[in-house]
Amino acid sequence: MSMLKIGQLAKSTNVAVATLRYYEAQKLLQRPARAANGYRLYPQETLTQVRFIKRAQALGFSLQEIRELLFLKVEATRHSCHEVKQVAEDKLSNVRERILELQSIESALATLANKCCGGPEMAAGCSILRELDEGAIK
Amino acid sequence: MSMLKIGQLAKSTNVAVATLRYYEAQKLLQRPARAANGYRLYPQETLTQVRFIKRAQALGFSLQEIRELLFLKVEATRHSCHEVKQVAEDKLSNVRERILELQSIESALATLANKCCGGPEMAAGCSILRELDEGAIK
DNA sequence: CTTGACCCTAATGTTAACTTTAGGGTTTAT
DNA sequence: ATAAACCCTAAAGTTAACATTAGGGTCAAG
Repeated sequence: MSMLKIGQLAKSTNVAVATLRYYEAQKLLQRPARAANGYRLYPQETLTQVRFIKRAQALGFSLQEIRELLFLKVEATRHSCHEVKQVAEDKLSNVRERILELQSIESALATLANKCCGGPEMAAGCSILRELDEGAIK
Repeated sequence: MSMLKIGQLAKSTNVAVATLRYYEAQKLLQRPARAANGYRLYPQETLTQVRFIKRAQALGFSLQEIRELLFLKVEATRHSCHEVKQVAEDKLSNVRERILELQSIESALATLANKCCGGPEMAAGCSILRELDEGAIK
């Protein structure tokens, strides 16, 4: 129950088996232990890692960037606290910018959906670009 | 001064000329007017459109999704307010989810950068994965 | 003891989003 | 009037992030 075969990992993370092997080749997942027959054996921990990758990806991080986030762990043992803190803070301000951008899109969409009466008539006045233009975004 | 040639549009949006033509082929930009010599002539408005595309893309929206957002404008003239409102609200809840995810990554990173003393010693205790594992993200 | 569901590697194929190339006109500055 | 800097189309090439295929072992159930 402790170790997972690749198919189990795939099923519980909803990621294809081939994708997991691909992540391994791309160094996003460490090479797992192998059973006597050559099968990959993953610890439970890997579940979290894979889910993290998928979520980060849905947020627009490339595998490259995700690798950098994950390397904060590995590198932590080899680099100074100062360096790690620097990387973390870079990513942090990056994330904060994204949040602000998303929030301005959010408010534009909200205004739009709000203005929109929702009735059966033609909706000539509804435009997300107009909402974004009119001050919602700088 | 009113109409832009493709090179000017490219320069002021920091997008390659070929990319602008690609967006046109992909229906992300309407086909612009042409000068007598066949050159594309863009109205100022296009600046906003291109910048919107680029920002949305940086947030992890695919060109497909961006097209849908932009079509809220075009479609508005052809569809009922009800339909437009529906699309807007779908996108809205999508955007709100993304914001929540980003915020949990934000707080994980902030905690990490905070705990990290920032000093010159080895940072074995700093692990973004640990933070992410420990409930910062569901 | 075989059939179906797994697992393996290595290689090739696919899709999105571009970029580059080829081949050719146009405009602008000298 | 010619070189440098633009513009055009059509087509082929590139990269990231997978998915699929080929060819082959492994294991649990009946």
